Amino acid sequence: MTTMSDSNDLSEADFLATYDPASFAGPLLTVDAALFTYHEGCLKALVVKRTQHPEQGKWSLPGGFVDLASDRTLEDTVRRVVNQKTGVAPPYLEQLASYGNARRDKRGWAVTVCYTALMAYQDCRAYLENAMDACWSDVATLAKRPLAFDHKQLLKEARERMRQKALYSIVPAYALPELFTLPELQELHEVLIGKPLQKKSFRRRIEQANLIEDSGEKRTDIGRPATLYRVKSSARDFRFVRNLEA
Amino acid sequence: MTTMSDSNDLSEADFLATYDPASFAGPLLTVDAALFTYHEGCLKALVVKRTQHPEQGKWSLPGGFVDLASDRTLEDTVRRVVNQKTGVAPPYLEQLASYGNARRDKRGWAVTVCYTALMAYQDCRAYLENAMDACWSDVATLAKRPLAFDHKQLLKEARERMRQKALYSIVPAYALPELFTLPELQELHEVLIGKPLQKKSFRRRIEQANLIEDSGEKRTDIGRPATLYRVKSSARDFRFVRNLEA
DNA sequence: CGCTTTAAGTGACATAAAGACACAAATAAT
DNA sequence: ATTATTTGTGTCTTTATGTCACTTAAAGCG
Repeated sequence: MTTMSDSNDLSEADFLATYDPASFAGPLLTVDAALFTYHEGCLKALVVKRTQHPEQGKWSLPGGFVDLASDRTLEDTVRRVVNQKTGVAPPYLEQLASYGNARRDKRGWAVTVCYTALMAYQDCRAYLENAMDACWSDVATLAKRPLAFDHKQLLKEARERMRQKALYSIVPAYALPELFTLPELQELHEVLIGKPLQKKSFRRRIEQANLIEDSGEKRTDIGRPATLYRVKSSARDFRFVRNLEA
Repeated sequence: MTTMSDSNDLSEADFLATYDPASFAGPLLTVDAALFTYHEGCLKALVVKRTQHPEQGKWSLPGGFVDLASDRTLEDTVRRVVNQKTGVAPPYLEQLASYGNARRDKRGWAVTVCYTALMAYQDCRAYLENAMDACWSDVATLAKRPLAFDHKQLLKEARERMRQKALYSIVPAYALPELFTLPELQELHEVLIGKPLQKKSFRRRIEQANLIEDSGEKRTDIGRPATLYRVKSSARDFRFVRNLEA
């Protein structure tokens, strides 16, 4: 590498040897998760009570700081935080967006990298029954109540992204148990989209795209037994060319 | 707020009074921009030569640290950085994603919040001609050459998002001058998507969605004069219900 | 047992938007 | 005027969803 007119004549090795990360004060960085599930006709999100200042005692999305020693990636951080609260690893996890400004945290300039995650209600039910500080809460209700920091906004945007996904994918299926019926999945999509869908359209596109597989089992409540399906892994990234009517 | 069983009995005010942001060392945080434009049949991205360690001398995406004093939001930061390099504010700016892990920066655990931006080639042409350390570079060529840090990956993902946008929106129009012709816009979409499009389909959907307005002017090279259009502001967030064939 | 109720799942036609492609329109050059 | 060239349109085809009636498979009950 040629010497530059710039004042910096150190080699990179020398630069790094004398570089002190703590000498440069940047914004506070956290990682949060909007974790959704579906139970008894309601879309629910996991909220945890803050035990520490600031915003002590308020409900918030699960989140935390990067552990520089044990986390190797941002996804490690969010998985660790979610696992801490639910005891399990969510089957669907995707980055939503980052939010950063000087005002959202009283401690100062703060940035959060927010993820959206989905999991089955049953998968952490037992774990949550023993927890005092974390619970599933109806998303429609949460939208009207205060949350710590700007978490109400994060939740709103995560909710809106899930609505979009319901229009052009079957990603919401990851909020259901491993085995689920098509009427269940359609009901979830209807809740997300906020309007009823045509049974035929809904089923046809899923069948054509080959996104689920028949488990062989059936479930009967009343009426004709419903086939239990499993999402194929290809469903995670699949996108219909045409959206359902919004 | 009631006293909690937790050891922390301070009031929030007391907590904040004694809180020192510098005492907690978090990851390094930067903001980068994948800034695209379109010129002479090529999609181009702005790259800048690094004048400082680490990765001194290598090409990189424009980026920088949050200025805790002057930046109030992450968008302020990216606008400041882009303005520094181009002299103008891009007409389209959207957050892409954040990338964070222990290895991407030799200084240690580092996170970047990456934005995608679009602007007209002409709008900063003069400014760039006087700059030594920044220039537009063909994206297809860049994809084969090394860039600093993980910027090649950021660029690739920003490029892929632009491809998606070309399939269901006319956001790419912001990479053109304020007045542009439909053949120009279609050509840009074809470059982004990587295959020719049906003229009729392309024009029909744009007309039906009412996304552009006739400027009244025309431009003639050879052949029939082409109408010059302007994007309406509604085009920024518009999404066709059906994608063009991929 | 057969009838009713209920919910799951399908058949078939209507509708909407994109694909394909020929053709008309407007300008410049000769 | 005629031709070359590019912009812009008419129209038929194709594809996927919308709509909705109808069939199927179970449970409960007289």
